[in-house]
Amino acid sequence: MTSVHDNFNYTLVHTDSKTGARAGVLHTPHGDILTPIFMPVGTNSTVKLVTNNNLYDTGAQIILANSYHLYLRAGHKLIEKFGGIHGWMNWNKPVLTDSGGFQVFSLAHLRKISEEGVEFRDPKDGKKHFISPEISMEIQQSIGADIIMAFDWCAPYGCDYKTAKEAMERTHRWLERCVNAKTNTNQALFPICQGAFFDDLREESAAFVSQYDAVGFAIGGLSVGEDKETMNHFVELTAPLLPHNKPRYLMGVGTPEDLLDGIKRGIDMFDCVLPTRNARHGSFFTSEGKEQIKNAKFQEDPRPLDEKCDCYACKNHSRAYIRHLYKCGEGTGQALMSIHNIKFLIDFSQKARQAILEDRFEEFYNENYPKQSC
RNA sequence: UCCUCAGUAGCUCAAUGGCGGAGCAACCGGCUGUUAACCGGUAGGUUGUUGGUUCGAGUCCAACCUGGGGAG
Repeated sequence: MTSVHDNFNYTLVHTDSKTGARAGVLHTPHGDILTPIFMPVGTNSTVKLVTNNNLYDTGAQIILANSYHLYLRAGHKLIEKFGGIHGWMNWNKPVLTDSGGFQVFSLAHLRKISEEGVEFRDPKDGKKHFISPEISMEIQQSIGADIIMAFDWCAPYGCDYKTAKEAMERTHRWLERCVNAKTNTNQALFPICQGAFFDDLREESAAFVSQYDAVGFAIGGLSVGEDKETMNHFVELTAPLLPHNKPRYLMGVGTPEDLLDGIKRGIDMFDCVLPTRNARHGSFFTSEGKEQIKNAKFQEDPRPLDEKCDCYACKNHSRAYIRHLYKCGEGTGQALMSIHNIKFLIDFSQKARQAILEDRFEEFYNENYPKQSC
């Protein structure tokens, strides 16, 4: 049987009997993704400070890039000439590009929104650029990621009902335009559920996007400043309303704690800048919770970042040495910690997957949550 | 030996004779579809020493101590 998604397929392998946790496999043109999965972020077609060989070693199964930033530099047409994102950065596993929708939120002071699309100013030179759903699709198709995202309007945290409804409804109209503009069948377009922090809008949005015959679905607009309890509420409300036989992607999340909470509620895919950004800023994940490498207590610590980790940094270097690199401003320290934090989160997602397959996710959650939430 | 310049937080330096500050370093925290190797907080002082002038001295005066430069 053929469909518009010849090159994609999702198999839901097992659902945990006590929670909503799911283990699955997402097949893409560049390989399989074992879900739940954490996806490292490489906005400018590189995961900051991490070379591809190191990235492969972390077990990364799919990485993100950002179509808005790549449109500004180096330009999607140039990337297309190099064989798309895979040829451009010489990465042979799956890639997902964000549409630029998040920049509607993160660059709020530099853009103007209309029904037609969004006018952005380049943060670096102030030059104006117009992105519409159609243009976002054109950019993302040139870049050529396996998974591309709908161009959405991510409303700010704390916005009123009227704004939230307007952003959601426009996001829905823009989704229709993205679907109509998309021509490449070798890419999967994920719709994005919005609705801010209003139950009825979230329900309406989940129902709306679920009408589409998509490979997978995303939940956007969360983790934008709300507390954990609020985020969990909206994940719990929304995830079950999305097609159960399709992967669910919680955008921009998160911490080890967030992964546990998301997986428990039926999320299959996560991405976050946190492991790499925090690594550059000196904090690292351990199986006992997060730590700050610059703290004086690590000055003479001979142990690896995490004694249960087998990443390149942990196999080769001590906390004392890596701390020294930070104190000296040596970027190698940041590179080592980026590798560690990425591998930690990917391993964490895959350990959760194993627990789901063995139908013991609840135990996995209860064992790890206290350590990762303080 | 003489002349000269300087001495303020760990470091580099601010502060009309009128509440001694900043940057860096130290210590700690934050970061969630990357405008971020960033942002924030805390601590840190007998202003070289001893006298003097003054209502009031980091600041003016004297001596001494330490260091830089110069002369012999």
